[in-house]
Amino acid sequence: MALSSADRPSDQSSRPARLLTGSVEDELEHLILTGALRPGERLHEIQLSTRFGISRGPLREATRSLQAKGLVEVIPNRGVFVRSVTPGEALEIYDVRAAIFGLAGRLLTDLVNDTMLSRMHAFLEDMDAAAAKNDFEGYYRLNLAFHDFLILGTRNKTLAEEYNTLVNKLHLCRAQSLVTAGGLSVSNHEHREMVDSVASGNRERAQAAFFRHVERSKDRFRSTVTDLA
Amino acid sequence: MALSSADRPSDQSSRPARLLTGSVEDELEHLILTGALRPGERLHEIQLSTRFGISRGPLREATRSLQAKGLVEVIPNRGVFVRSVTPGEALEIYDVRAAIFGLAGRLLTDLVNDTMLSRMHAFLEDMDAAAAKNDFEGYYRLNLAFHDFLILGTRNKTLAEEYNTLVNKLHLCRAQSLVTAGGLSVSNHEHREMVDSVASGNRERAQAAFFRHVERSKDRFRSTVTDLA
DNA sequence: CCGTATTTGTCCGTATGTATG
DNA sequence: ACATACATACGGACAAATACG
Repeated sequence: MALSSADRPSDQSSRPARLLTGSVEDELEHLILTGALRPGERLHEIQLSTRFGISRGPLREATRSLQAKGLVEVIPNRGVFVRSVTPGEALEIYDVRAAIFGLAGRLLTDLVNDTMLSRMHAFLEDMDAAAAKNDFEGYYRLNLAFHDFLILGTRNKTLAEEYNTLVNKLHLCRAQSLVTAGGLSVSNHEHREMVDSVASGNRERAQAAFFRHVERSKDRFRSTVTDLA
Repeated sequence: MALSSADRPSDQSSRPARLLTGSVEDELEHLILTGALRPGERLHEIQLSTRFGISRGPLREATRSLQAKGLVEVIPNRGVFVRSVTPGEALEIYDVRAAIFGLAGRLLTDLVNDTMLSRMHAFLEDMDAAAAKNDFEGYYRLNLAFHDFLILGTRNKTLAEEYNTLVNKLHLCRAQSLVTAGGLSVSNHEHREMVDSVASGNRERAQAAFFRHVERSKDRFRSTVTDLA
């Protein structure tokens, strides 16, 4: 039985045509990342399947996919649980994230133009304004948008995907919530250093600046963790 | 019906107890990475389920997991296909791999001891010997083992996992096969530079050396690709 | 330690929609 | 337009492992 007839997936005619599995997976991922499903909590098969109005098949496929993404943990004959990231793992993740973010700075330096630079400066000013008004909420959103802009600017989809995966995993660390609040104008000084490095056209300098930015986040995280311990 | 009763997955009593899904997934992954299933080739549901002697359920779960790992591509209502990595994507992956490998060098510098350094030197000598005898096969295996040793030496599981994922994806690029053959004693000079950097205790230098090593592989890959185009 | 209930893992049959020739 | 093949999803079923009293 030759399985040869090498059909090649034709890229054209790309209609969305979402699969149930994918929809449920997105839904679960959203529940996990927003904290509606907390780390360690169980994903009850029949409970969830009835809640979503689907059968167990697609649900199991979705959870297996989430397992591969590192968002849940499957224990044979026990069930599926939201993965909980220990502080130690979080430190590991911070390092990998720093390396990838450093690469982003390096790649950006070679791609950046005046339009992007002015947008980056606009981000800096907006964040300064938010910090001056002690607008934590606004600063948080601007900070996220700024980082997304930088990551997207590299035009490297692999990098963006990997970076998002790591950031998501960090959300699964309970102690993490404390860190995101801290920083503010402290980290905006680092942001300015990053932008200046990119503008200077010096690849290595930009890479180091981006790398250090995440490492400092890691240090802030570590200090809060060790304080608790 | 409160879903509160927060069962926490107890870490103890960790028996293997493989699930069918996991076994099939490993089997398929092996078939893909060894080239038995080539990029673009289709994974026929009923065909594979009968071949493995299982039902379609676990098989579908396995393929969704492989999709999340980036090894296969699922096209709704069409089927599952082995993902084919374009040369452009391969270049992206090389950059991310370089960043992560650079981090490995940095982390190794802070962890390395005399035992590890002597093992690294042993690797260098063995690879020199293999290169002198034009023993491509032996050099290839030693090279893999050397890189594994370095990655494992960082004691960072997130890094190791991410690195392996990227290397696996590179195998899905057809043009890639040409590159792995090239190098030999050329790259062993780079290896020596890496080990020396780690031994020097200079984090930044080691990180840069490890980063450059992968970037040079990328350059070799790019030149072979552009030659074909 | 035992017996029962619950849940997972797996299989099967089947209906429906979609792609392909 | 038709027929075939196939992926998708559903529902039922049962064994095995686990959890609980």
